[in-house]
Amino acid sequence: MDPHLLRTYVTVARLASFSEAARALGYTQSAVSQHIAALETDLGLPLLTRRPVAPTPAGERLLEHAGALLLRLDAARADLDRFAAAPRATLRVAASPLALHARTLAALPATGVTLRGLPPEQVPVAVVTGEADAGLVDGIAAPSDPLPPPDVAPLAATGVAEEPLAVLLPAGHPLAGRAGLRLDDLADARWLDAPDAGIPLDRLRAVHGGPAGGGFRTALRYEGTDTRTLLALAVAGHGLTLLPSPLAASVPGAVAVPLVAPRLVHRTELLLPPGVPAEPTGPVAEFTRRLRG
Amino acid sequence: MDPHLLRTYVTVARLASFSEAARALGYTQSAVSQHIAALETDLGLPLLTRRPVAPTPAGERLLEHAGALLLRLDAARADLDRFAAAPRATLRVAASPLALHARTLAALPATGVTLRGLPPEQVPVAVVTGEADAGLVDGIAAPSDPLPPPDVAPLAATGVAEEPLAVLLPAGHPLAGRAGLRLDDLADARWLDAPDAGIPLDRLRAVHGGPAGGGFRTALRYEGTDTRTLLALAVAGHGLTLLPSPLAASVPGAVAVPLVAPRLVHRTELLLPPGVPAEPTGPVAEFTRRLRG
DNA sequence: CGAATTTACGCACGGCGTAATGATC
DNA sequence: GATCATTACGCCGTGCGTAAATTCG
Repeated sequence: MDPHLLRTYVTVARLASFSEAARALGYTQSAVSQHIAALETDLGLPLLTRRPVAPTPAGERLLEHAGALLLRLDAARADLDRFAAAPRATLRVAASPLALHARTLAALPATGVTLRGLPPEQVPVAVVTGEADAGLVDGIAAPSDPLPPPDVAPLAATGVAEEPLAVLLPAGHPLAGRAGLRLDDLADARWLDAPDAGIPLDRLRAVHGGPAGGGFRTALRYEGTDTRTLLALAVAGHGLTLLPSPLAASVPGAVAVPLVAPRLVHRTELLLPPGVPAEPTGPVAEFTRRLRG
Repeated sequence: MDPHLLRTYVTVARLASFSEAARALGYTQSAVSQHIAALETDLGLPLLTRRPVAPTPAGERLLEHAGALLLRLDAARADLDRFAAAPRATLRVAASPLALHARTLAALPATGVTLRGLPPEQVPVAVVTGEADAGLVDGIAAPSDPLPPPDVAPLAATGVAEEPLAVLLPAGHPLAGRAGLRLDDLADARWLDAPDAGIPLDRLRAVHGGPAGGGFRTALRYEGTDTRTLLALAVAGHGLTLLPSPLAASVPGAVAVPLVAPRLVHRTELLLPPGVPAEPTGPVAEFTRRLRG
């Protein structure tokens, strides 16, 4: 279970080919073959079928473990590297689309910022691997409740903003006249699922906690990270979506109806690598101070 | 960052000696020295001071990462091993002291059981590393809320019992006459902290959520796992402790006063390795069926 | 001076590449 | 028959142990 072998294994599984993986990793086919053989011998199980190359059930399991392991390994290295590294002059922020709004944008220093837009689930990864100095993620939760922490390596999360939620309806929608909506009333409706741009339906089902996570069927799934597209899809009637009220209210051609029950908010959190709690100066410190202050 | 090196590193740190670690691992002192040197060179940081041997700040950090990494590595191996292993005839259960009560004991098969008593925090580890086939942990939570999942590798948790909570007071205690107590009223009292036998005070502070986790000062800390000792300490007036009501009510020489606010229960959960969801037969299946059914 | 870590050095094994073999569509 | 994975085999480098040197209490 050498990490090198695991890395080779996940690459082979991802590319579904020994030769491709060899090229990607800078090995020969032979070496890759030996890696896989070593793993299979060690574990006493076949991990991949050949022709076509695909993970066996046991291989699927190993994939989950290997992914988490390699990520944690990178995280550890990044964390230790921070100890030695000189404080950097530039601030690299990873942020999910809806985590960027007036409050957070205002806190960005005027200069020397690299802002990388990522799907929400990738933001913690970027912070933990040291690709970003800070992260901004959004999600839904009960008021003043934290978002569910990602199960990647430890991260310090601080809430920096909470806004009410609203359902975005195309003008003329039967429910568009309502003063407020309850989530229960919408469980049977058709929804947009935009896990990378908006709020994943899974999260909705989780907080709804209804009958074994049922309901909230997907009308259309959008896999990009462009919020404007998401809004346009909602306006065009491709499905419902939940948004922070201020944003929802600003969409022309649509009506934003407040969500009144259950009591949920759109929450934005600042993610920082743990430890080194208060480096006194530098762009990271300035950014966090302006967000928290 | 080879796992072998990490394993050597944590051993050296734990034993505070290169030579001891070498003996423990079956290496020579020389090899251990080379391992540590390799790690320090790789990371570009000193990890240990010599004479005395103790982790530097960076080394402390690496210890946290390394522990989690090595645990996940063992977990992955154990998980994959389960795929190949024949279903076992004997059931090995790891349980925290307060997780063992009428309900859970009744579910144990009449024969072929190995029951290992462990501190609550060790139970998930035992399950995840395959040292136990199932785990029983206890803790406090809001009614029908799950316990906070341990951040070790994935585990399937099912609630199997919830009981009301009571404060155990020595007979003659000023509050012993009360019909019910509120946690707020007790935040300034002196408590027993028995994280391995009872409910850790940290958890109490966490669910209380009061002013930055203050209050609940420790009068006496008991580090064993013997519940009888914990009860005796409470009876002898060494501090307050929170217990499941049925247990608290059965203690001679003490009074059990129900906890009325906040609404909390003592919850017991069954922990199982994930995946292989429903193996149809065998002692594990029987045990889980009797617990859930 | 003694205990314990570091460095020097040699050898053995592991792991990669080249090249030949084998399997599968 | 072509493509792709496996096996055979030789070489290089890593990593261990033995043993000498060094450091620190």
